[in-house]
Amino acid sequence: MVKDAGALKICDICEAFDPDNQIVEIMKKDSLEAEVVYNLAELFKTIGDPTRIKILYALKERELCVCDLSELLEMSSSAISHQLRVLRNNKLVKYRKEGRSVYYSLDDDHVLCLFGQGLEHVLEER
Amino acid sequence: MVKDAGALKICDICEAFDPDNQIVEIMKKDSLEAEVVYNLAELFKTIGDPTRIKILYALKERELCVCDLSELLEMSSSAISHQLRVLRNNKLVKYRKEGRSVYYSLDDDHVLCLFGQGLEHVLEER
DNA sequence: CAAACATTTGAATAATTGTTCATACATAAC
DNA sequence: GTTATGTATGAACAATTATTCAAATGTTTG
Repeated sequence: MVKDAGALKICDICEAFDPDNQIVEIMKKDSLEAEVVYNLAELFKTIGDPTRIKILYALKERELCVCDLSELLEMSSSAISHQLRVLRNNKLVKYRKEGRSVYYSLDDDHVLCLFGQGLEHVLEER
Repeated sequence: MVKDAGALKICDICEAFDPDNQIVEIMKKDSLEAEVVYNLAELFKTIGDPTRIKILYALKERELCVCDLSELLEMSSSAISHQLRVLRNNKLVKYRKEGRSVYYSLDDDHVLCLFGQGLEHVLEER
């Protein structure tokens, strides 16, 4: 039943960010390890929430403390803190304590790349 | 309270896929439109499920019908069909009817790019 | 026509999740 | 020390979601 077809084509991003072709090799495989699937799902699930998207987007240029985000998104600092924990657990943000404030910032630039790709897709559906 | 910091840096992918700088312009903005945030969240939420990741990954090279996927993932065709509907609604897969079978394939290559980026992030946390 | 097959759909259930509220903790100011 | 402030946490609730089951649709074959 299973049909065969053209070869895998991975977009430029992987080559740009993946000098030793690690990602490309994984993508070539017929199936993914269960753990990789699980971790990928966790990552995308984490980004797949409006509040967390707003938080990540707000952090794209400057670090912000919980109460900054609380004011910016007009939500309780408890709600923000809960969401920051999810982002922390998935290594999407890092934090720095200063006095009684805790400043959060993006852990790396992957998120912005993912946003860019996501926007590509979202804007295409019109 | 809000601190200022360095300028926005968008990764190569946007430039590669975004000749008219549409994405770059959006990313430069301080905040995203509510609708864009919502759509982005829906997209990532859709990809953020193990079953759907496996489906998308299985479709990366060849189109497959529901029962192919059912056998491959060892799940009921009903469960697969439900998940394919979610993927269809979010324009991640397209389908083609042939006889009594329905063949699904990836709608575009954005998903593979997102996977590549996601893998980057997932593999970095070790 | 009937029977077999592939897929879809709707209802039901269990599981997960986001927010709120109350409370706890840590740090700074008095 | 006490009080105020910023943040984190746990329990509770409502809302969403993935899968199962049963039934329905549509297509092919006899």
